[in-house]
Amino acid sequence: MAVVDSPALKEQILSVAARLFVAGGYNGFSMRQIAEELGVSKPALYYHFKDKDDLILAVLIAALEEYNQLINTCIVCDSSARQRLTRLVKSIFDLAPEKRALIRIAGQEIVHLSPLSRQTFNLLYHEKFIGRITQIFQDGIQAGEFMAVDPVLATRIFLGMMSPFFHLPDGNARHISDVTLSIFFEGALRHD
Amino acid sequence: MAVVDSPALKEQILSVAARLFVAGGYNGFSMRQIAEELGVSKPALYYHFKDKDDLILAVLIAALEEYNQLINTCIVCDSSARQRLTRLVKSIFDLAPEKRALIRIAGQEIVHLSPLSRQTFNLLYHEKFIGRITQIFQDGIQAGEFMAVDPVLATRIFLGMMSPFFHLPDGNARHISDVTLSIFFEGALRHD
DNA sequence: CCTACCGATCGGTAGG
DNA sequence: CCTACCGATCGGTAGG
Repeated sequence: MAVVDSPALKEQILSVAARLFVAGGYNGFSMRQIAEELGVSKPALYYHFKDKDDLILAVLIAALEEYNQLINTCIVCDSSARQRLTRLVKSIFDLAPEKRALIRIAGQEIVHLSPLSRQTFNLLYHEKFIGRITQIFQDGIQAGEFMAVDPVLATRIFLGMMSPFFHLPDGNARHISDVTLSIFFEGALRHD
Repeated sequence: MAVVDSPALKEQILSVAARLFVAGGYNGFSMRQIAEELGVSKPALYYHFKDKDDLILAVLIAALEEYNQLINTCIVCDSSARQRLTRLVKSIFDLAPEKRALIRIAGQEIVHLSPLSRQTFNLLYHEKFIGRITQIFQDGIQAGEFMAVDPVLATRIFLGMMSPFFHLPDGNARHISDVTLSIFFEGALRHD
């Protein structure tokens, strides 16, 4: 007589939560909204996730795992730092807009998470994402490819440049990423 | 016997609202919090501002006016686009951290404003801020200073690079802004 | 996984 | 008719 467990529901909750979180931030949506969109009761959400904090942390961890895979691919496929970063940007632009926006919004919304969740996120954010990119810069500097700037700073600047485009519907993403990468690598000044 | 009007209160409300808005976003603070911090009643806030939406719009407009003044100074003091942008970045880093953060957070939080307030903000955001910077790029491109990229795109990339640093306590802001500007103008690649 | 609820707090407004 | 508020409470919704 056990109710049939739907393994799909947990994934559906994560998907709807990700979309609503991106659209409105942590305090900009309610657990009721998710339940209503999925046609389930609110306590059904609490069966799969301890609380709102836990649900959003799961959304963020899933996104970080995906970005981590993207970076793995870049490191395997390319050898130079420039090629790796170029591939990374293009593969990020190929993600669903909601996935792109997540990484941009996360940093701003973690203040609404519990201290423990914040700590967990920060750890994984470094391990799965920025730390990996910093390593690419480190390698590129050692290979004489980049100027000798602090790789941590270079990473922040690099991600900052990309961040405005992490929430676009974006028809001409290809052109935008080309220009952005060109300015980052070669500068905006006209060459003499 | 008329109660002495405190013209300071309205400014105090704006100041506290700006800080709480920066810290937690539109839905991350309450009108009660503002009232309690200032030791006044909540209706006292509603005497000065129609509602929460109106209060935050006023916070954003004040910030845009300040940025507009900053840009005026840059255009008056310098002639080349590179010098103007350099001065702008340095003057932004000289602002109180809360003022810096406002411009970064605004774009993310306007979804929580009423359609009318959003429209008002977007208009002023373009007129007082990004439109002015775009004009600087336009002039720089026409003067042959910058490569011939879309000045609107250049503005977004430029502001994006700066955005990660718009919320730092920031001891070595000087060094950070130098490196960031250097990469933007001359690129991250090692010159041969 | 549901119905049925709770303590609290939200933005906003009543009369005085 | 104005200002600068107060104590109390409105209808709704938050997480649980």
